[in-house]
Amino acid sequence: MTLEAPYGNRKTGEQRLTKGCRRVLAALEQMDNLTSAQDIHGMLRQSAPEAPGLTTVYRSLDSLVALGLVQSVDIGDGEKRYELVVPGEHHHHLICQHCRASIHLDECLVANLEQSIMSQYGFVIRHHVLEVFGLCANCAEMEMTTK
Amino acid sequence: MTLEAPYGNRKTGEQRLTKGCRRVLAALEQMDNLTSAQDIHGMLRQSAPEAPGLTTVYRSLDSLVALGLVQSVDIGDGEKRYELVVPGEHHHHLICQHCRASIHLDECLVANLEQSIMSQYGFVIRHHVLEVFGLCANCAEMEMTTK
DNA sequence: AATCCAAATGGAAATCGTTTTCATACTACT
DNA sequence: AGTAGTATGAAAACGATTTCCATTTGGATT
Repeated sequence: MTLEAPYGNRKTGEQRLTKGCRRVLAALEQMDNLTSAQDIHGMLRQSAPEAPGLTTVYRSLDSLVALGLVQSVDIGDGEKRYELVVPGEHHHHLICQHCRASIHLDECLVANLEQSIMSQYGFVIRHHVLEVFGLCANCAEMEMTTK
Repeated sequence: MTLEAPYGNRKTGEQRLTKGCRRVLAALEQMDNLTSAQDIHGMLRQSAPEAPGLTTVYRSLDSLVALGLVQSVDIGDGEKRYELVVPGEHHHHLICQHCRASIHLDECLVANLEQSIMSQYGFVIRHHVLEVFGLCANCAEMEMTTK
């Protein structure tokens, strides 16, 4: 008669998301762009003072990445960014250095090459990083006309 | 009759490498693998107590990267690595997560796609990051036989 | 409902690569 | 030699992330 256990059931091994994870996930659903842990924390705290602490945000992000619901993106400034992904998948970006917009690439360039890398080098790929930096169409045009 | 100015000549605009840059460059020539700033510093100091300080190593690396003689590589652990490159060129790696070896890829996968990315998204590429992580042939085999 | 255990949480302190600051040493040109 | 602009070094500052540790919470057991 009791509501089922929100963190999961130990007997069945059912494992649900912790409160922290759910809050972080909810925050990421609001964002349409790459977001840092500190941004997520700030955003959550702003809308609710009892929101998870920064430590919990970091821990939750780790869990969500491990679960394949979120991917972390390294844009080279020493601050990791996060975003939702289709569970278990990943994608890469074109990142505009002017307006910070990130465009998803719908195809992974490396996937095509896994086979040839494997056979050419005997290298077993576990994961890879690919990000492209430059100017998006808008900003590139602005740059042109401003000059 | 005097030797020409070792830092360069202001009139001609000739610009040579500073002592720090030369030392760092020499260190990089010794390495056959990706190296961190702190490693370079430690190595230089070990062989000569009057070697450049850490700050100078960082500054020299920045200069060398700007000059296109060195590239910095982000392997995702928060510590940048550096290596010599064919001046003005770049390359990517297969990085073994077990023995830390890095295998140079002789071809840049992104170069082929610049055109199509440009025309499909209007995105102007300035640079990109691509690193592949996994196990090199040796380590992959070891992993197999150990199990 | 009372209790116990494991997991989750929060805040403060610690880490650690890198950058800044600022005073000093060097170099090139006059 | 004199001066201005660089280069350099050590120490302090920075900032994202992790670690510590004490507390709370949730789930199972009685």
